[in-house]
Amino acid sequence: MTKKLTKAAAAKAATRNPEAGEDAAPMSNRATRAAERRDAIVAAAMEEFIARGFAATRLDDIAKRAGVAKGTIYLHFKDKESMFEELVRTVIVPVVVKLSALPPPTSSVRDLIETFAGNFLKEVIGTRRGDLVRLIVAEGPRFPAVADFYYREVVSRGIAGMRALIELGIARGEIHQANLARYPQIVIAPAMIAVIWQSLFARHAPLDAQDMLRVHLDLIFGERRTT
Amino acid sequence: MTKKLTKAAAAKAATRNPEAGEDAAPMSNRATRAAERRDAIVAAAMEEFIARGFAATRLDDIAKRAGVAKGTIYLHFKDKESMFEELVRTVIVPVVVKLSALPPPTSSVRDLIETFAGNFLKEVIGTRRGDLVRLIVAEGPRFPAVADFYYREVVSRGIAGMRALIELGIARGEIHQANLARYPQIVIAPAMIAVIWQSLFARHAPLDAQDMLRVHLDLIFGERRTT
DNA sequence: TGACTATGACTGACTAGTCAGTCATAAATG
DNA sequence: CATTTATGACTGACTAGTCAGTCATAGTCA
Repeated sequence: MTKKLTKAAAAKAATRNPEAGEDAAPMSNRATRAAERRDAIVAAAMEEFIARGFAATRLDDIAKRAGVAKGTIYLHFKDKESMFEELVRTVIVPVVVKLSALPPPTSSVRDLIETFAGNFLKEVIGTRRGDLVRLIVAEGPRFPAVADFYYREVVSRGIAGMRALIELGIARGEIHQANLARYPQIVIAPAMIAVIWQSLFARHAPLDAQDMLRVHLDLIFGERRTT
Repeated sequence: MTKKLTKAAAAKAATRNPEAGEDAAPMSNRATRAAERRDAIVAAAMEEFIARGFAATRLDDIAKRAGVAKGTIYLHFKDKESMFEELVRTVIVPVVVKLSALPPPTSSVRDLIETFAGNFLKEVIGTRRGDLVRLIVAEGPRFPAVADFYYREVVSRGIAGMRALIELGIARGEIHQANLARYPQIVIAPAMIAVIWQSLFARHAPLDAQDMLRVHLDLIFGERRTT
């Protein structure tokens, strides 16, 4: 029983790091193909979970979409629930890494935040990742493990990072409202709303997220005079 | 087949309007009890759906919680799906009505919005209604009927109303950023984030929604000097 | 008013179908 | 050939929806 879980974890580890000993050696064919299959399953599972939610998603459908037999899924994941949890980790982590890479802090705080917003726009809003965020909001209460992970890895870091930027902005005189540092959520809120809007209401009323975020930054920093 | 649906609708109508002819006449015991049962089912269903999501909710559990046999549910609702849809309507409509009642427009735009935010805080944020909003975000994509209804009755009205207020604020010189009227979402966003935050992260990091909304209004209107 | 009948709200055991997870077998690999 | 990996038919638990039967209440009549 526990053996299988261990094996799944090992397979996952192999995906990113083919055995500590051989270091940079190329992965064996087997490991490569196993990793490819795992990725296919993760991709298929993401599509299905996003489209139907956790409970209504059938493993048969995931298997079919991934071009794999159902049993194969159980070679990589303990069960449906932990597949969902690992899926979230697998997809979220690279995004966080990407978005955490801030540009040189030589520019103005506004430019820093604007760059971040641009990346967020490109990497999340209106993409499958955005749908995944909506899915986390949807399933979070039923998956404390997911909600905890998301809070720890994404939300708390995002809030902390944004707070640091706001404080820098205040110190430099770019931001005039000191209280803003107490609620970084206010700065992030429109971006989150854009994510949800695209998932739910885009077909009723399309939203120009980029333009909206610019207006929001104008509100925080004051309107741009010259570039 | 269609008869049953009609009957359910009739029972529902009877809840609020006991037969057009007799006007103010008291409802018969039967109709009263039927209405009470329907309400009990709606309340039970809301709890269960919020806790488990649509797909994972068992009608047996709803019945048990409502103190009713499973068959009774089908006297009031066509099936699980339309029960969910009617539930959303039943719960949302009164809230919209309540929140639509604006105070006399003699006060400043800031006061108008602040009053609205206060009501929203009391009626939605941190309540079962707030959880329901999260549920709509969660299930919306799988229930176009629900998403459409919510967009039509809540979102589009809210956006339009807020836009009117913003334009008034601009005209009166209370709001300086004219572009804000193009994205009323920006004004509403923190309130929505507060709703979601309470559902998902309150136990990780409690959020003083009221204070946050005040800070946000300070950002839009400039900080308060005197009252 | 009291007795008798008609109504339809309510019940819950039951059916038919679904789907997560298993495992005996087969294929691939080295 | 031995071992690892993959398959998909199968099982058993679970649940949406049904329906024949019950019974409290409304209606009728003497």
